[in-house]
Amino acid sequence: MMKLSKMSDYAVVMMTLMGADPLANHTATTVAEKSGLTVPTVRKLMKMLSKAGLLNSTRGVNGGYTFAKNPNMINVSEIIEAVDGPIAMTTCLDRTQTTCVMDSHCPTKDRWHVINDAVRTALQAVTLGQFIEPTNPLVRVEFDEECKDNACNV
Amino acid sequence: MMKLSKMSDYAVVMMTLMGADPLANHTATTVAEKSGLTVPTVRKLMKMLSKAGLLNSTRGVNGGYTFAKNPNMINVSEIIEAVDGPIAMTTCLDRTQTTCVMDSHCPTKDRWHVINDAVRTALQAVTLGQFIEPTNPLVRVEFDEECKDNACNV
DNA sequence: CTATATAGAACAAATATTGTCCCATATATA
DNA sequence: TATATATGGGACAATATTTGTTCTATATAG
Repeated sequence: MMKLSKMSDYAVVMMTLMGADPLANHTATTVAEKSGLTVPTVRKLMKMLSKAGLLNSTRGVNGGYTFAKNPNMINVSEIIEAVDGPIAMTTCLDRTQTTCVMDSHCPTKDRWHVINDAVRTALQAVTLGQFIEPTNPLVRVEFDEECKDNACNV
Repeated sequence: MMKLSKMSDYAVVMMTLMGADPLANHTATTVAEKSGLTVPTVRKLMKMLSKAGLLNSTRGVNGGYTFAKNPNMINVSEIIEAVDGPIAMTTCLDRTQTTCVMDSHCPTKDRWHVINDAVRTALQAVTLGQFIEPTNPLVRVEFDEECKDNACNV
């Protein structure tokens, strides 16, 4: 059904919940509680989001995750790609794959990238901030205000 | 990876190959030969495309499939939906599904339809004709010329 | 030194997709 | 009318993918 994976769906939900308090330090445990997802699953996703550079992580006691950038500067495409890898509508656009039944005499090969780009653009156009705002319209203001005098790499 | 299903990918390939001869009668067997896909798979897909109203079918000897409309009037979204069902990025947008872990307290529910629409729009913007044209620039002309005096419901 | 928290990798279970097969129905032709 | 050919519909096993969990390693505050 051309569906987003559950994992990236979860990731967007998690990020949205975290975004309600965009400056806080979030642990896998607290996010699991807020979201209703299990701790192991949240842990797995947090790692991915951190690895992708969307979250900063701190290990050890009092460790956890903070936003690496302003939620308004994070788009949905970034979250999805962090979890599911590059958006590739067809196997031939996925560089990690090599095999294709049709291979060279495939008549559609060249046209897919147009669609692929269109989908990616659509996903890039929506920011995490837009997901958060209905819940908390002050997110952006909060984040930017606080960060003026701090080390946030907005 | 937010990927198209193989089936709908195959369907686009098949339709593209058929589009090289847009007025001809195509059987599952001939399309299987041209595409390199197996006959049972092609049969299954042809049925779906026919049921969706993209192809007209004729049973019995000399039966087969013809385009139900001008390939330029068929968009990629139609082909995908014929095979995979409605484009629903998340489970909560899929009306055939009911269960969702988060259900009512899901913070992202309302925003997804924006993205969903954007993706659908992107897929609607590309026509089958655009897939065919690099192979055969005359498709549109051929189809329309022939249909002027015929029963084609263009 | 201990408790807490993330990093990374490997794995079993659950789910979804694929590909195939069967039988029913329609139709042109001998 | 009998036969060969073609699609229609549904069921199914095999396969692939995704999901969710668990384990061990590493980092750090107190």
